[in-house]
Amino acid sequence: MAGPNSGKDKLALNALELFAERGFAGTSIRDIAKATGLSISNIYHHFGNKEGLLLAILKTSSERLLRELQEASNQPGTPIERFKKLVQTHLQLSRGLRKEAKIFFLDEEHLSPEGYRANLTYQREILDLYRKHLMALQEAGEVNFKSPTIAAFNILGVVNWHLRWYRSEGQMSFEETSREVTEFILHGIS
Amino acid sequence: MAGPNSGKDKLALNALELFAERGFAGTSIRDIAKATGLSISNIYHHFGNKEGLLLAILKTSSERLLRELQEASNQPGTPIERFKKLVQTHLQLSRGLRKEAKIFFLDEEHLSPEGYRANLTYQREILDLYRKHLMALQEAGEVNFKSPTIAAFNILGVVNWHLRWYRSEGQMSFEETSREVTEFILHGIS
DNA sequence: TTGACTCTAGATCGATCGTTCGGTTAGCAT
DNA sequence: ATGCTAACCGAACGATCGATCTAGAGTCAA
Repeated sequence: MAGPNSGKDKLALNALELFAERGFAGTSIRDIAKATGLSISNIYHHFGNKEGLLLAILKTSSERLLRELQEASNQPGTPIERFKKLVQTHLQLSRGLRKEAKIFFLDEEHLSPEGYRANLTYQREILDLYRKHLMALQEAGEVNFKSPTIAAFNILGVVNWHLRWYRSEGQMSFEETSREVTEFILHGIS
Repeated sequence: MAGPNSGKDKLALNALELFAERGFAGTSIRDIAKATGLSISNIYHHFGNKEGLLLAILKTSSERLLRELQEASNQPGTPIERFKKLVQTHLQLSRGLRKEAKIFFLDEEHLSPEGYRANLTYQREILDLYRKHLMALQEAGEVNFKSPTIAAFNILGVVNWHLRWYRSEGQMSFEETSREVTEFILHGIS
């Protein structure tokens, strides 16, 4: 676990926490500075402005998510095994990266056009990863859907919704929930 | 189509538009008043405060959504037909009520505890409607899942995600998209 | 020792925020 | 006529917003 060793890292970490908790517009740079124990000047020194801070977090988080999903789903196996691994890894990661995943979908409307486009690109990359696997499944003839794009959206809906409703404090264990969600998806495309 | 005939209705209508567009924290009282052509004071006169305005919109929209879903899914037919009707109506309504549906999931964190609870209750009622139909399907033995609750969450994920990505300006027709989404769900639970 | 650069702090800017206040209409019952 | 009430307005409140400016402290190369 590489903890934050610079003021910049600490700012990004606390900002992530607060953005996920209160939203972008609902979090002030003073909140972030106070939570970090630094002055607001640091945010402007390190990130330019408030949106730069969000975009930096967005970039780090989404690149990490994409990388881990790619690694997990590129291991050897049949197309269906690889796809299953992709979904399960996505569910697993979403559990650990609740905060990060949350800001992907939060606050899109408060961004500048460039920031919005960047955010869209990250989400598009995840979508494309799913589409790639779905088309491999389609070629293998093991599935039954017309549009890989729609199927990918449907799957992302299920996976991303999972992190909205699943609470680890609740009665349902993560493993059982994850299995049921995965089966829903696998049945959905076949 | 009953248009707004009072200042109160006009305020709620414009507020809905802006909240859906910019988020709750991103929309100011002055924005709403200016868009309506009325003064700020009216908002406090009619709704108490900013949150009261949001809660009023939330109440109206979610009660209408629930009512229409109940009516659509309570028509005669086999359990599977009724369920299919529920999903399709939900997709159809989400298309027309994009703005309304959006504020359900936006901004939960900016609400007071009471407001948050009210919002949760509305979403829970939709979930329960799905659970009811899913349990009926389970009794009929036509489906294959363990937890109706998880299945209901999965379905809501697919449906609600649909209104995030579907754009009527795009190439895919709504009917074709809707059919594919519905089939994904039907396969998912069987 | 000097100069350049990075990181940090504090004060402060104008703008905007949600909210409150006092006052003005218009309609309607008594 | 008179009083009550809902519906409206404009001005103003204190607080907070994102952002800027000046400046001090630390490091390292020349």
